[in-house]
Amino acid sequence: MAETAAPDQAPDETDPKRPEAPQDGEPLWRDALGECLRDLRHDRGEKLTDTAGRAGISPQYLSEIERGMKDPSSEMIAAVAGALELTLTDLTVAVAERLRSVQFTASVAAYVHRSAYALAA
Amino acid sequence: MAETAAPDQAPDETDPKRPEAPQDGEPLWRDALGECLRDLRHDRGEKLTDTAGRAGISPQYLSEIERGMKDPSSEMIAAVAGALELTLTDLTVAVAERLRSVQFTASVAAYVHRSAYALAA
DNA sequence: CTCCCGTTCTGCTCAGGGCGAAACGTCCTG
DNA sequence: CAGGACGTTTCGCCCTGAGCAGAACGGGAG
Repeated sequence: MAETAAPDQAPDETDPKRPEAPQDGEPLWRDALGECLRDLRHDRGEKLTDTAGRAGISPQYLSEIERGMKDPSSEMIAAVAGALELTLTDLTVAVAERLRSVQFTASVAAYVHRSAYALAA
Repeated sequence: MAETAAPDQAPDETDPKRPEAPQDGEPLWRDALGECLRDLRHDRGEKLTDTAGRAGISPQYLSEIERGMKDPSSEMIAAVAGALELTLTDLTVAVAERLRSVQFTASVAAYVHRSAYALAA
């Protein structure tokens, strides 16, 4: 994937070395996906190496996916989902729900932050 | 994206020339995403070239994304979502909902098909 | 200490992302 | 009818980054 034509509307979260913390606004797809996959794996009490093995990918690569450092192909997404005994639908729904709750949490945090600022002023 | 390590669990929908029709089971992420993006764009009554222009990508590429022929990078996904005045959350939710309804439709179709088979027998 | 796990680093190959040019299909107008 | 405009798809290409293997590192537990 070439980043030659970096779109202007893209958030400034293009540094793959940075943690996937949602900054002002939205994370990138790979961040959201990766976090969700890691949570789902943890929910199953599974080791990264086991899941990677079942998905047919390298542990290093699964680690990178989970940390939002790579944009996996659709086939890879399907493989990892399959290794977690999920369908793409399950996975997408889980990502969507996480994004929703993160959004809500961010809204609350922003509100609290504004209140604190008002009190300080 | 190398497909050197083609995972065994991947569906056989690796031929990018094929339409994104969900076959037995789940579509790939890029198919689901593309369909959803095209629907969202149509819902807004927008032309492909306008959306592509606002997203800062070529019209040809947006066409390919919509037809599930490419796995766009996270930044591209964000750019197209932005051009449609959506957040990643909005988009992921929309994809998830579409996947759910397709799954439901597929289940109904399978049930009807089984009933028809029982009647024929 | 060893063992296990997860992560990072390094270096590598080559597939495909993303593009520009060209082609195609559809619709409208003279 | 031909020609033009518009939207979309196809084709060919460059070069970036996906995905890998091997090695090393850091942390925790026994």
